[in-house]
Amino acid sequence: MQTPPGRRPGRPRSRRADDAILSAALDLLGERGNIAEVSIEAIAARAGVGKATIYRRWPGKEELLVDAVATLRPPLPDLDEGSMRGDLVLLLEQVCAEMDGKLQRAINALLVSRAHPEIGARIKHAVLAPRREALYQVLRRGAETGELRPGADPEAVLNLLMGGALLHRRSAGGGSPRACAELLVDTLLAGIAAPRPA
Amino acid sequence: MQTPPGRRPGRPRSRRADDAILSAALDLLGERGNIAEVSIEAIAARAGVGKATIYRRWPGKEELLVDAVATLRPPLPDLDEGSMRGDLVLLLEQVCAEMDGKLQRAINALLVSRAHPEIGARIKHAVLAPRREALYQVLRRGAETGELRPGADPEAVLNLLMGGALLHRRSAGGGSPRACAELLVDTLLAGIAAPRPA
Amino acid sequence: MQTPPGRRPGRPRSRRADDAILSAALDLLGERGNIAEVSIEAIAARAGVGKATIYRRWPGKEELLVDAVATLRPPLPDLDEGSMRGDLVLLLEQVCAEMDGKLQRAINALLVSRAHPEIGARIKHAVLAPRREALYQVLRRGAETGELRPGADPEAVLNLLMGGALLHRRSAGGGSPRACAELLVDTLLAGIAAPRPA
Amino acid sequence: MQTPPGRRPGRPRSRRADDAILSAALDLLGERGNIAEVSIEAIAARAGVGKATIYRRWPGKEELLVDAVATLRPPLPDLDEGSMRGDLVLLLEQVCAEMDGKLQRAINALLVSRAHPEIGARIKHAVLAPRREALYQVLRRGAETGELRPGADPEAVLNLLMGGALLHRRSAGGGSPRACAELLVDTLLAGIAAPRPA
DNA sequence: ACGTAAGCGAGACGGTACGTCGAGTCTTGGT
DNA sequence: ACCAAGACTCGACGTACCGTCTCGCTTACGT
Repeated sequence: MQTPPGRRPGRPRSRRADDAILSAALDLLGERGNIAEVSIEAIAARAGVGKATIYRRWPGKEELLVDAVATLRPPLPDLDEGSMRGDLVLLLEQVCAEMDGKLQRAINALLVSRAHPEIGARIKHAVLAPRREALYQVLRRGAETGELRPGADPEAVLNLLMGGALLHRRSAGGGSPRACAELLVDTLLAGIAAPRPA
Repeated sequence: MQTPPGRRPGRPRSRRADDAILSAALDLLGERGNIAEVSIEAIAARAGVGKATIYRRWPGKEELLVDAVATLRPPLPDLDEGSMRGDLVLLLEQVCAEMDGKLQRAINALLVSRAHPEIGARIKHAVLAPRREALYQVLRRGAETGELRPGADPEAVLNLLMGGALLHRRSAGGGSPRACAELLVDTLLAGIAAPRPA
Repeated sequence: MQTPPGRRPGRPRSRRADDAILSAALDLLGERGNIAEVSIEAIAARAGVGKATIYRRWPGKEELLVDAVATLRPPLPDLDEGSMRGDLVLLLEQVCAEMDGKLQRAINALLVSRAHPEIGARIKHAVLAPRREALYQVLRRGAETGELRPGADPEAVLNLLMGGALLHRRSAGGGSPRACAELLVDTLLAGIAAPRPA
Repeated sequence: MQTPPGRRPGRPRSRRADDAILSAALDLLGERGNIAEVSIEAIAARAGVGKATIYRRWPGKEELLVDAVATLRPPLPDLDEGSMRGDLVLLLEQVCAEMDGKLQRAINALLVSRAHPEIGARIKHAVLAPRREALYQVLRRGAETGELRPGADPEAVLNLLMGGALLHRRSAGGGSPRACAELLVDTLLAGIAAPRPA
């Protein structure tokens, strides 16, 4: 959103309009599930707002939707299960669960659908980043407690897990989020190299 | 594409039109990089073809683009490097490399941006499937040679690797595709659990 | 209207659309009476036509309205009353009568309201010209029969009469069109110079 | 303009704003030449004034423009040439000359383009009336001096002359204003009826 | 001198219409 | 039955103004 810096002359922008627009956008994104089928006109109508009021704040549809999605920030689960594995499973389970549902599909679409690459970055920052950060914490704690193998690159681990969740949830189809998460975490924990015959 | 079943009366459809349409579609997808900015009208114009000729073959823009993308099928690298690790790195390196470039970004967009879920499935089948299959072969061979730990679920391994590549390439930014692939493969091979103090 | 010259490839323009648009435009012009309150959108809606179909034919609202008005061409009264004065009165009476009524006010507005001067010219040609021509005929016949003073410039006479009708009808307000026409014609016939004391 | 009646509490309205608004309005009317292309926003911007300051004074665009035009009141030529014909020609010449120029065309547009008939009346009163009054004076003096034929209706004469000028200047195109005025005046003076063969 | 009430520039507000673009369909004459 | 061309209806786009409504700030009067 284009936030005017500091106090400016003229009537200030309406907070109520902000809220109405963002929540109308989310409503419609959830209903239609497809970014292309959510029109600015529909958002304006549902928010009870003129189109100009939207264009005064955002340059286009995508930017608006990104901001709308960013307001979601679903709460992360409470961690501290005692073990690194437990926490990893818990987080990944939520990521898997979030893959279902229309709104989430729309968000995924926003993640990659961009001409202007900065948009993907913004939503990544707003939505993905908190999850990555939580995973990162867990890994760091695992390193402290000795549960994480020294030498494992946390960044790589993180991406393997989240990317794995992203794809596995789609390709392997059914199954509970829990089972999916456990399979991925355990596979990664154990590694896939055959143990050297000692 | 809607292929007319069997022989039919009247003038047969022009193969030249097929080709012109598909390659015009790919051109534009590469130029614009964004599915929303590629219009059927532009495709028809560039292909020197009437719009009806397109709609006679495909029901809509997305289906056409999916088919166009499916014609790409970039060749997979020759494998058989002698070791499972070598082959995995080789394949993943190519996946990483393909993440760059406008066309590929557009393809990625197509992968998730869908209202109608079947489209995602089709393109997945056409583009992703060959890579998955190749990875799958490598894993199977690894199982035979004993390089792959027994008990590792190939499906999970596959998704961890490809998903990891997808995300790591974006989040970790720079670096050669080769280095990226090696890091991911080695991390997964070794696992992340600290070795039990035997 | 932008008439495509000769036969052209592609689907020809719909005559039904032409008619629907023009008559919808006239309807609305009559109802609203003010060019500014007739919107292209309303015309398109009433004609059951897309906006693009209008813009394909006319560059803007004014041009469309001009063409619409031009289709009116209300029939001129039958003349040949036997005398030049009678015919002049008859014609001027109709001009006076036409000054009343919403549609006519709208037409008058079009006559002068132009940024692009060609528009005024077009409507003048389409609507005013026939009346001028009829008056001109009467004057010419008057010259032949000797009823018109030799040396009177027909062009000047014509403008005096029609302009007089235009203004008198407005300024002098009430009165029947007939009376108005007779007053003007008789005043002009007799002249306003005092007769020279022979 | 809506003048607040009598003294009122609070800050009095700014005279400078009045002036700035009216002159900005005239500027733009002259530049654009078309009432529809002069926007209140543009007037406010050019006058360095808030829109509310305009709407506090006038109910709408048309009323403002009418008032703006009314401030013009171009000076009438000095008369008393000695003869009625001379004075008529002098006045009509000015009317003809005023027909040229963008501003004048815009004013003419205002004269007839009205939904609300009172607007036309107001501008008529402000701009046309002085000219009509001057003509009227000349005719009255002509009646006294015997130059004007007794029985000629001054109202009709007036409208014939001014309306004639209005139309003739447009239809007959070129020529000096002087020549145009003389032709019309002389035609009307002499009448158009053939002299009765005494 | 000071409060109060209206005016001020600025600009956001809900709307309406603009003129353009593209979607997917239909209609020509010609292959 | 196909083809290129292009018109068709429809709906969204992003812009421009409309007339109204806050904002924080003068500016003049009446106390």
